Amino acid sequence: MRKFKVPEVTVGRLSLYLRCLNELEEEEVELISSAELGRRCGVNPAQIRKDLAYFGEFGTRGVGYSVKELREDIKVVMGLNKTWEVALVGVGNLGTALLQYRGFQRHGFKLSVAFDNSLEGKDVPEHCELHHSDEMEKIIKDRGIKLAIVAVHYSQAQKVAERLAKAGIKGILNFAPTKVKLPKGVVVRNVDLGTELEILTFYLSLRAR
Amino acid sequence: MRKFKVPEVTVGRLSLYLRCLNELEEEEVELISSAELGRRCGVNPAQIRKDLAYFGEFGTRGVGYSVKELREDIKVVMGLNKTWEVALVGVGNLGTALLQYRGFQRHGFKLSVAFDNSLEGKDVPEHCELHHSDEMEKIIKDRGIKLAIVAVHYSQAQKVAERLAKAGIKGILNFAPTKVKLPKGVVVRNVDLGTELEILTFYLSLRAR
DNA sequence: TTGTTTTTGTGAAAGTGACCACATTTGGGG
DNA sequence: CCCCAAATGTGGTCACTTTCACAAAAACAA
Repeated sequence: MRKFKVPEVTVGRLSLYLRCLNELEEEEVELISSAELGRRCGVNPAQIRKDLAYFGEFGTRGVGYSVKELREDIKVVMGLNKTWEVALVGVGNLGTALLQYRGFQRHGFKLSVAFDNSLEGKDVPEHCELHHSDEMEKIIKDRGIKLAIVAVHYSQAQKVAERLAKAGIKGILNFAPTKVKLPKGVVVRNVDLGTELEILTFYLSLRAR
Repeated sequence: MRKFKVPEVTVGRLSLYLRCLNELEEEEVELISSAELGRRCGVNPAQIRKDLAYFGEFGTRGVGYSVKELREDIKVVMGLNKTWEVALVGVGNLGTALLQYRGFQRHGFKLSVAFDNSLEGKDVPEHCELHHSDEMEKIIKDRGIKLAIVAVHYSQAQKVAERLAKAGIKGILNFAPTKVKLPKGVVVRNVDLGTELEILTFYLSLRAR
């Protein structure tokens, strides 16, 4: 394995470029320069070229990038040339919403199974199975699921994450307001909606001084 | 107004410290050192002291920080010593979930009004009013609401954001998968759930090489 | 009072990411 | 075939963050 060291911000931007390229393909644009792409998604053109340079040379000097090809290339780089099965743990308010959320499908993710401690009164969409948390390890192992979304109460998040890791999950998206920590080998991303709002109020009250 | 220039990452960490301090207060811990706080929330102690130094001197050398006082101080710095009213635009799947989500209240936010183009079949909690988008500008202005969450389709997000800005909104949390851009004077944070998952798959497939 | 321990606050160093500027390559037109 | 315009890929630099390391301050004990 070649030892890549790609900044996380770069990876995030790749996702941004990809979305932009999808739109361009819908508009039947065939070629795009870093300048134009940068204008579209609000990123410095040099930045775009540097980001892409981590993974190879995708453009043609004097011409630009083929929308179709660059789109495919980024998909491969990001591992999006396949469908990923995702397990959801915690079917509360937020969990239920995430199950309904169409955005994931659009990106090629399949939220195919959900777990909770109580199955009473849970409403899950058709395409998704609901199971008791006790079966979590078994089902995840059997199906070889590698991605999980954690939407449980923060007091349980760390424990749930550890169980998931033991069951073979390699990537966790954590919505519980606790920074979940796991041994490397599992990638964790923490999304904290409270913090997001707090960052806003910080800048608002800063301005009010 | 003093010209503060505080890195965004610092602001995010303040929110993290605050959560940790809340827990400490529940545990009735009265004093905490940057070393211990750092251990708890996974941040380098020097980093914590630097972050706090942007806003003043809150500790006592040789002793540490008073949990109670530091908690209050950070709250003031972040503008969290009051309740913020928040408007939600877009009562679809995600929007509905956010309305139900208790996390915001816990942080001192009040999602008191929601807007959508159609009011049919929308289910909002008791504490929240539902109005047609046509009334958005008027209601936001009348009540002096400064914060908004955008959870509309990405094709409408930019336009909605501009309307909000014109109505007096100063901070926007955007969940639509488009980078919303506004003239400065309005702070925008983009939360993209699709991108979050894609960052995970990137590292997973990187590792699989 | 003085010495010792503890822990903060901060200047300096190291590390990381963003951007500029240009050499290089490509495509096209005369 | 040669020259020009266009746009990439990249070395170098600037700016910003993180971390280190230590002096300054506080508390306490002798």
